[in-house]
Amino acid sequence: MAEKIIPDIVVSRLPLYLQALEYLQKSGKTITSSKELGAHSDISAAQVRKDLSFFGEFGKQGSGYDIAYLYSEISRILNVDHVWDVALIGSGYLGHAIAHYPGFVEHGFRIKYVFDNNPAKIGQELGGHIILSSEKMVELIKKDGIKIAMLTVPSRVVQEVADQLVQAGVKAILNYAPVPLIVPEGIRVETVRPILQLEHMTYYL
Amino acid sequence: MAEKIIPDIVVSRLPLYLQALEYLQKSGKTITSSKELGAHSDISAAQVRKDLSFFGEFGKQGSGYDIAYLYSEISRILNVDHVWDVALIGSGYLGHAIAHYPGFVEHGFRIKYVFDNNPAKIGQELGGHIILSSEKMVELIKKDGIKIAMLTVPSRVVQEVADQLVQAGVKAILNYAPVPLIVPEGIRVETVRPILQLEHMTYYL
DNA sequence: TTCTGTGAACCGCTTCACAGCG
DNA sequence: CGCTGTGAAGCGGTTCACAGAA
Repeated sequence: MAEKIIPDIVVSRLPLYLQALEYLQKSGKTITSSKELGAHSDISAAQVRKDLSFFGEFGKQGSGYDIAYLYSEISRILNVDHVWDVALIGSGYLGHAIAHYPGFVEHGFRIKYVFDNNPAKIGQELGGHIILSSEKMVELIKKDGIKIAMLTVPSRVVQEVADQLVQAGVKAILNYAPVPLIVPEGIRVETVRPILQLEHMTYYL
Repeated sequence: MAEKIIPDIVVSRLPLYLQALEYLQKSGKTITSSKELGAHSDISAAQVRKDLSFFGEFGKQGSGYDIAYLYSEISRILNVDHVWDVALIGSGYLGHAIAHYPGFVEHGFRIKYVFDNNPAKIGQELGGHIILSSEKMVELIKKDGIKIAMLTVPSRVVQEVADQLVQAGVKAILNYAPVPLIVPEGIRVETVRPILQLEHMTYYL
């Protein structure tokens, strides 16, 4: 438990390794190398080894890394070796897409509740869930100790909803609205920004 | 046109400035500073000034930056000072969300075609578009010279579709499937990875 | 005075290169 | 011999600090 401080940039690459390992495992491999792992995540072999060495010695000199073992180790490091309950707020088109996408639950993120503030939607079914009123949001999230929320509400109400989520005890917010959120110290926010990704690419066109 | 090579990391911050400027403009401001701009994009003031100085001298010493002017300059640099036609491939839940989201067209990305390979979907209407057969994809993209595509097809066919897009002349792909794409030199790919963003946050929980 | 633009200093990440182990 | 783990070197991005213009 003697956790040295790991550079955030290193942490941000671990999910990439996880994804590459998943792919390698599906292709029937059981052993890989830093070179191969790097090739599948667009990272240099030296970088892969250096990153992993922050957390321990997972490889075997001469042979490489056991894929299943390394996968389980990185999962443990990232805290994704168990299922997280997640609250989805906003049941528009994007909320629908998220609720029906199997990838989240396959990676350990299970939607527990879906909330919306539109009375016309409350009570409707969405991906196996009954859409609940936002008024019950804080109470239910508190009751279940939910720590992660996905936000697909309109930009103008995102901050307000985020404030409520923080109050309810949520510690990590995946924000799909194109606005920066202001949250207290200790709360993590990641924003999904496809438009920024497009604008990044158009520079080179 | 004497383009010095700009670090990609600098380019990747320009969309953030654009977003911050948009916000500042909406709040009624006409002038800003590197400090304020940085505060709204979570970047240091020195970094903002350094980044902008790669492209020219947009500010006025003593007063700051004219928001409308800087916005137009960055738009020009990023090639988003005009509308791009975009092809959307895949009309599942995510395709629906994208087709109905107004943010893309507001930022200059107009969906021109929607393609799907599911016969049951072809001919149906989606966000003002008739869903077309994938068989017509290459032909139509070539005809219109479309350079940007958004991909919301299942992982197992992404690479195949991407290959066709490249063949059709597409130069930038926004990929929503959680798999790395292999494309020729000169083709840009950005992948939207919400699961990786979640896994990044769980590390700190 | 304020705030930009920028060389220089600094810092941290990446790469190198090799000892060491299987 | 192959490949990891890692100190050291190298490099590039960030921050500093200040000259200069409004």
